[in-house]
Amino acid sequence: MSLINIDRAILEAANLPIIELSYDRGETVYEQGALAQFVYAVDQGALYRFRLMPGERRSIFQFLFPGDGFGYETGRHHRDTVRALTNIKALAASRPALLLAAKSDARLSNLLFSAAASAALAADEKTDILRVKTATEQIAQFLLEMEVCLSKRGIIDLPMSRSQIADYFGVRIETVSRAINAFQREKIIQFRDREQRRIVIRDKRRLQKLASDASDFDYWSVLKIRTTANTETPPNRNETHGTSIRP
Amino acid sequence: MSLINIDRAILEAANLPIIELSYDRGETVYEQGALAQFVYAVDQGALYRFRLMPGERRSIFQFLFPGDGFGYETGRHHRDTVRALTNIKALAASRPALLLAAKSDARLSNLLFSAAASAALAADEKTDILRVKTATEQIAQFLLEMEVCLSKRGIIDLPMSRSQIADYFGVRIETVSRAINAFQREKIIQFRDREQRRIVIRDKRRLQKLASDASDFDYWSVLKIRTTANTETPPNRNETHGTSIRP
DNA sequence: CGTGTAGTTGATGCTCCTCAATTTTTGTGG
DNA sequence: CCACAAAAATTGAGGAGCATCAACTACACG
Repeated sequence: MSLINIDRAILEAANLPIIELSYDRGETVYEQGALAQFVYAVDQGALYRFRLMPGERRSIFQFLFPGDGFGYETGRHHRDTVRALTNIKALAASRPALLLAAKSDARLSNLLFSAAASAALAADEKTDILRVKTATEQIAQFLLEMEVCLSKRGIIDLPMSRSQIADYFGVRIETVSRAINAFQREKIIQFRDREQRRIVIRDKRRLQKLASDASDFDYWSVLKIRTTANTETPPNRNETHGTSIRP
Repeated sequence: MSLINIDRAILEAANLPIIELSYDRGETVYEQGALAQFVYAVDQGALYRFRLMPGERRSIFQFLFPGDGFGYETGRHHRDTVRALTNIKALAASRPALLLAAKSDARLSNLLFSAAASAALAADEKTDILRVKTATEQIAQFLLEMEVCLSKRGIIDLPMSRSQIADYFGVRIETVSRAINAFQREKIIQFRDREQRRIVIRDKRRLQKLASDASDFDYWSVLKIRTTANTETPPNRNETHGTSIRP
């Protein structure tokens, strides 16, 4: 799900000239501050949408895959940058022309309303994930979503770096690395061809469990033994302490 | 800003029967799972929108103030509960009737699109706050926002409990309490009439600074001394590629 | 005058960040 | 193709921020 998912169907319903675009890996589709002249839909490949913050920080709002729309703004300027993770193809239509068409076309503006409403609810859901999930839970869920988006014959070829995943969740790159490698040590996932971005999910059930609640998973350490010195009954949130172990 | 801000102007533009409603403090406007029959706009008072999660957990998505809209769903059922924090007045209109009117009225459906698009962008912004801000930064910003929403002659009368603020940010109630009392000890805010929910901001400049970056603020302890051994230049994170446009 | 709710405060430990070092992968020019 | 440098990823040690548990105060309400 995407921020205001203006997809191919909407662009065609608008009956506007559609431009087909290609970008190479690393190229920028638009930059924050630029005039918002077009709305886009991903046709092939993957992109990411981000913003640079004061202090060298980068916040990645979204990874974009085929079918996702992007670039719509309520104001006149883009407030984030979109850049290609792979070679991509995209469709574009003029934003002013789209809005003009919507003014007199109730069916089109209803499609736009519907897309925007879905986007608002999806973004609302995402706040809940960021609110309470631990880093490991988030990364487990991320891998499951990536499998849906881009798995081919069971193999996930991540187009993004660890650093980009980190900036997507607002955690550090080391945290992402440790979580993914802990999954691998636990044989929940596996790397293919010795490539760190080529992943196979081996135990989906367990990964799903981790995505919803990682409290019984020994995240970080392979060695550390948890002091099980405790406590009668934790009122909320059951915690099975003490299952560690791994060579 | 609110999740799909269907406000008085939109309801009037739809030219539908509008119901005026009153609820007392603690009453529920609608409950999660109920049929989504109406859309609402706050007229007076304050409410909160939340969801109960497995394991006794409560996630508060939003506090609602006059002008905010709520209750719109893309599906047929409400996915969260809305409850009054104070005695409130609200407006309501039939959801099916609104959608029916929008089907043939391009002006109305454009208003709806515009409201939903704003909501989507606002929710997107909020993810960034949850992504990287510390608890103290978030609470500082919260107090500043509450001042805008409901300050009268400089006095903020918070309608929500510490526990509700905690569930809004996904932190513990003790963390909220410690942050607010640290602000008070530092004479950044002040309680009035010995009431813990009646607050005056005494040093807005400092609070704004804390909201954007609390790294030079001594959160928890009044005693602890921080080792300010600082760092030259944080290593790189550049991916210079493509073109840059600038207005 | 107990009982319940809201809020505060302190001690302790887990999760994740920070800094630092190392290894692995990728890209470039001879 | 290999040599080399740059970037990406991993790993470890130590510390900051917040959760958790527990005890306590203040106030409202029967």
